[in-house]
Amino acid sequence: MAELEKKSPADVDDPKAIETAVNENQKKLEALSLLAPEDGGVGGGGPPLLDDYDDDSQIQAVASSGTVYESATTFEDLKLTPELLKGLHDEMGFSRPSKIQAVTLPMILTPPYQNLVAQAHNGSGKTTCFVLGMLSRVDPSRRIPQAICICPTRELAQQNKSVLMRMSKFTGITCASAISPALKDYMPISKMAPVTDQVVIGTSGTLIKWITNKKLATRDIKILVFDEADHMLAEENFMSDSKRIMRDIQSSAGDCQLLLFSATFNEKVKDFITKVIKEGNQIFVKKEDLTLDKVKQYKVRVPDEIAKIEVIRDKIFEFGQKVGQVIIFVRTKISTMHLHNALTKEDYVCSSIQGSLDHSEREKVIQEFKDGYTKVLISTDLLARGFDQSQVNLVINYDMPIKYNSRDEPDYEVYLHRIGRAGRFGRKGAVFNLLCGETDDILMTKIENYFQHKVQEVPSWESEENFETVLKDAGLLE
DNA sequence: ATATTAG
Repeated sequence: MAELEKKSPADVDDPKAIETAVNENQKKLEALSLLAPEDGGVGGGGPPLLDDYDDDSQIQAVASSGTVYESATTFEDLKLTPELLKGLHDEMGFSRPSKIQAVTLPMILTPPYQNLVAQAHNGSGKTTCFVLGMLSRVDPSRRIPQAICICPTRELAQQNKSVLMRMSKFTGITCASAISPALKDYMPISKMAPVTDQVVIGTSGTLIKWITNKKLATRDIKILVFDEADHMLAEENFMSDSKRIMRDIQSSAGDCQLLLFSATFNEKVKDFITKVIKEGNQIFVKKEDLTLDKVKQYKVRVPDEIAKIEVIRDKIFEFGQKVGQVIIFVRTKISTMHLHNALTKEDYVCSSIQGSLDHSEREKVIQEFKDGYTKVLISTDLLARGFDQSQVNLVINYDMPIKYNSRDEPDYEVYLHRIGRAGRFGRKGAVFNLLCGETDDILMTKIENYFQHKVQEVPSWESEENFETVLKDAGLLE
């Protein structure tokens, strides 16, 4: 017991763990205690829980308003409706809040409803935070949109909607997904009925289309959520869409609560966002503490591009499928197809997805993968963020992620999001970075330095034994 | 490069 008590306070007291991203103009700042809920060391028993995952210890929060929030030990502490509690326990199977949920839910749900910018590790339960936020703030008896969530991809919007629908099972709240329909379902906007669902989750383009065509009334919006917020507010096209939606809501509904969630907020984005979102609470994680301990990263040096395909074929298909599902990330749409063709030509079964695939085809590929029919999925960065499939234990970086207009500058955020597709909710996972040539070595080294995390090398790309050994080390093989 | 619209 004494050991348990010592551990967490040390993390919070460590001055190096305390971030300095606090605006000077914020008057009263109160660092919050982020200690894990005291579970008395009972150990609980029962199925593995969301909050068995304990890597959030380095989270640091700042309350800007002088409000003191008490971290929630149980979902019951949050004064959620009985219907929502039933959804959490019976439908979702959650028993206690994870750390990010324990910290942010009081901030989201306590009046006066403050804005929140929150960063937390991949797979730590951010979706539940903002879904509960939306569900708690809408009035189920009023059939008009009251909450909007903006996502970067159709897939993420649909995934978030399905989480929300499960959680809201006993509440009577309904949800619309604002994504462009598959071609076969196309209908002119003029024929569309106005939205009466309380919650709308979608991609920016379609949300704007619905708003400008008066199909989505914004005058009663109380809460606006940005999933993958750093991406939605930093990347140029997304940013203008996001600002536009914020303006529309502001002009018709006035101030509404803003929730910004992501696993990554680089310094530039953090600066920008804390300027735009002046008031509210903030939670950030140091980049050095952001990689998941349970997801082991490896680098594999290969002599040429052909060798990458051989590694996929002989090692990944050999071992990868044994350990669960696999996602292979490539840089371009065209190489998605090339790799897919190269593998299918030799009778290996896999599927692939990228943005120019027909919408209904995309849905089919995702459904088959989520149902477990396909084990290996090749993807562009379409799936880099947010995609949640607990069976994915292995991620392959066939191409390293690089910044736009650059050859040797890695995209650190994309890297972190990609590897976060493995190791959902504290599960074990492994990542293989396939490196070919000097540039890839430079990229890998920069990534190691940025996250202050040494990536172990697989000695020989040709050795089955080597792959077997590291997968055992990662805890994926017996 | 990748993603989101446009009909």
